[in-house]
Amino acid sequence: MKKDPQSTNIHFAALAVDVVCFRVLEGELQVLVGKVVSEENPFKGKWALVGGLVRVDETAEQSVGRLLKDKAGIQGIYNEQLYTFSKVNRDPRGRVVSVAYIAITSDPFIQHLDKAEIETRWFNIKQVPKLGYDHNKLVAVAISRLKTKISYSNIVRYLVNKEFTLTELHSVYEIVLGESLDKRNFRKKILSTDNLKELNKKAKNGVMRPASVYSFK
Amino acid sequence: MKKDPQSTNIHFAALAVDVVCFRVLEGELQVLVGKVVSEENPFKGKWALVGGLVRVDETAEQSVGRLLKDKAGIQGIYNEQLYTFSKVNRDPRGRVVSVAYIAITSDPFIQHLDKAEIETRWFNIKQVPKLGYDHNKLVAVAISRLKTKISYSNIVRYLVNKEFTLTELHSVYEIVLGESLDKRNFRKKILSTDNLKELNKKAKNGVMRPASVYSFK
DNA sequence: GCAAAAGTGTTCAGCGTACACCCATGC
DNA sequence: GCATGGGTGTACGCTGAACACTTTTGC
Repeated sequence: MKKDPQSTNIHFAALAVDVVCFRVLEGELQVLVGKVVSEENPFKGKWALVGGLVRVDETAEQSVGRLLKDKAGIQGIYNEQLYTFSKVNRDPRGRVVSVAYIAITSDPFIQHLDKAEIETRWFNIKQVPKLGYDHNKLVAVAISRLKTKISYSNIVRYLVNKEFTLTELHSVYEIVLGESLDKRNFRKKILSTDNLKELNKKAKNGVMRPASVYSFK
Repeated sequence: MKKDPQSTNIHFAALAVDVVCFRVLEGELQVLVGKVVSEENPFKGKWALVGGLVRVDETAEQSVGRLLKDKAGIQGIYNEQLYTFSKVNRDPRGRVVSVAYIAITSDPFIQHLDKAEIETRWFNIKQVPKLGYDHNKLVAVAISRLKTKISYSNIVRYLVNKEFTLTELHSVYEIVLGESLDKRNFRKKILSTDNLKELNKKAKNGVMRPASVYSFK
């Protein structure tokens, strides 16, 4: 895992990334955490965000991709920069500044690789345990950003599968925002944005009227 | 100026801050740049944003304060984090990731200290020369953020003096946004926010009706 | 026919936008 | 009295919010 930053840079701060990875599943907004395994890490055995030091030959974005893949076995998902946290004692092993990223996956199963370096787990955001470092703070900032951003951007596209019904999309908004939205107003608004394409399909879910299936353009 | 990051950390990225400092003066939105003086710097003699490496004992915010004070002789002004730039070759001397900050000053004169380490200059944002590193990009992102943020936040308070007339405030909005705003609608909206306090003063500016003076609450 | 979710319109209030004239002052 | 910027109100269209019933299907 993380090398001791102190040993590599005694005068200036070292740089890490930490990833707040979200998904919506089973009616919950969930966040990904991994078990800290490094022997010399005071948080060993505890949960923390997936993260690590940024290498000299990669951008922070590339670092996020590498760490999600190698540590958690998750590949090719959306991410964006959240905020850079630079409190002096946020890492007890030395001076590490962390660039936090939000990542989103809508279909973790097909993207999961066979091997992952660490044990990972998804927590309902309402039941996130105490995490190592300042990671509970990072999660809180990420949730706040996600809530804000779902309202004015098209970021919801990364939270749903490629094809979905309006009811599913409606539900994702409600889960992320934590409040219920009027069905008619929701449908009117989301259709007026012109981001959706209605497919020539119907979703049949047992004993009920089949719903139209949409995708993002 | 900046120490060679390569010499202090060979495996991982080093961390700097760069400050995009704005002011509005004489009908222009201006940005602060400083002359690069370090002998070993390939941009020596060129203009670049005020910045430097983050020390092991300071946060990025504190680093911004220190660099503005020591290098540019500017003290105690508003700043907020903008974005972290991590392209691999953005600094020709080694691997440096930069946390960019926006800073704003409304009254640089009283805040200017006597001594500054480097020669600084304010440029109209429409006439910024080619800067060192990726700093033109940073300036562009900062301007974009400032334009967005003036519309929904109260950040304009840092761009005006403590006391101002509505016409002055109106003018700052127009200068930052680069477009004219209807006078009556502007006044109606800004007064409806309830952020302003009307002072018992009138601003007399020669041959014209004196204007009411306001401050932010 | 009934259970269960899909789908659909109208009304109202608040907000942003467009637009033109009188006011207070110094000279 | 005139030049200069200070200061004010109304009408209209758009958007967000509240609100309830009919439709389609499988059993």
